[in-house]
Amino acid sequence: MADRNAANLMGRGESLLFLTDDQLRRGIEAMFFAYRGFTADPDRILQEYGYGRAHHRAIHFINRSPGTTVNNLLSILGVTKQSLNRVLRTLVEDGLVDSRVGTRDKRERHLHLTEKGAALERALSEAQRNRMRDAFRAAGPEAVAGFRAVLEQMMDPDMKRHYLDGGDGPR
Amino acid sequence: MADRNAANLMGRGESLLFLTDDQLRRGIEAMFFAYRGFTADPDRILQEYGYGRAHHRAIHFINRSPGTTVNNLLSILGVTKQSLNRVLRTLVEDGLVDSRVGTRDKRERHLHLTEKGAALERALSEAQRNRMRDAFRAAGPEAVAGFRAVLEQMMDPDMKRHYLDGGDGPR
DNA sequence: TTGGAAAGTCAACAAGGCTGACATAAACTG
DNA sequence: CAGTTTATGTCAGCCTTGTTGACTTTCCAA
Repeated sequence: MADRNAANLMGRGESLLFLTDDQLRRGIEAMFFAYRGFTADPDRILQEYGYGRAHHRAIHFINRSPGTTVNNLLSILGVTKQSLNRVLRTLVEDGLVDSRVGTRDKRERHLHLTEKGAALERALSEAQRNRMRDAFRAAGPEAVAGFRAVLEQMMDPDMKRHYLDGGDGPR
Repeated sequence: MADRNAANLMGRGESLLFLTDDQLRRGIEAMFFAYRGFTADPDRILQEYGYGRAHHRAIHFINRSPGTTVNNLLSILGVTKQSLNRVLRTLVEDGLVDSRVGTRDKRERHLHLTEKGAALERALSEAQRNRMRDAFRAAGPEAVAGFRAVLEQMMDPDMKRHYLDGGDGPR
């Protein structure tokens, strides 16, 4: 076990990083297992409503950016419009999402959560926040900073842009 | 924006943690976007072979624990045995995985990668390790420690056990 | 020795990805 | 104004990967 791996230089200037394949494998599995935990609570709630993760993602980003357009959502979610449309259609039919024709550009549809949609969003995000909060507290503030730094580096540049855009100002 | 959230106490003893809903939302989106980056490279390779993520997961954990049984794999992957079986069947048919009837217990199948399977595993994990390595280096060693600490806290206890089991001894 | 539990397989269904083709309306451009 | 591009929606069909139910083989314990 524990195969050594040469060719490891360069920290962010502060130190050299010797990363064995085994250490990297641990990181890979950490992502896998943690992501499962991360989605477990919302998944349980969604199941009660007969929705899936795709619905959760749509609801999340509509809530984050009320009035967003279908096209914008597409670029964030990285799925096809047919795929997104199916999800969006059921959410509109079920009265969780309101789709309003644009005023400036009437081709666009601006998406908002209804009160019912906002209620589900709160239930979902509360569950997810609770787990995130517990993890953050248990790990401590420095760990949280490291967590964010590594995840940010792991994103594709395009997605990183969406991530950074979502914040309240810089940082 | 930036809604305050009371009821935030307790670091790991070192400090108080005030976590707003907005900070937690940022963490949630970090997980979402980073996981996409994390799977992007293997997904591209898998597509060339006509496989999906489910195949990758099976290959990964068979490689990690050669000779593992179907049942053990099931408890790690958290899917139904029927679902896993379909993936496993194609991998065996395609000559990537070898399924040997157990000697002690003939009900069990012990799973190994063939040379062909090991080759695909190397291609997949190399791509994933490269991204992880780059992210780790860019973020620095302290960030890596924090990353691991938070992810470990985010896992369900059962999955955490599998995660810890996978290491070379404790830690 | 026999009945239940456990491991694995086969069949059928559903969610949610995907591609391709096409329709409509609005906006833009020469 | 004619023609093109853009934004969105829809239909049809395919694939992966999850699900449940029914079944076989093997093991073990009463």
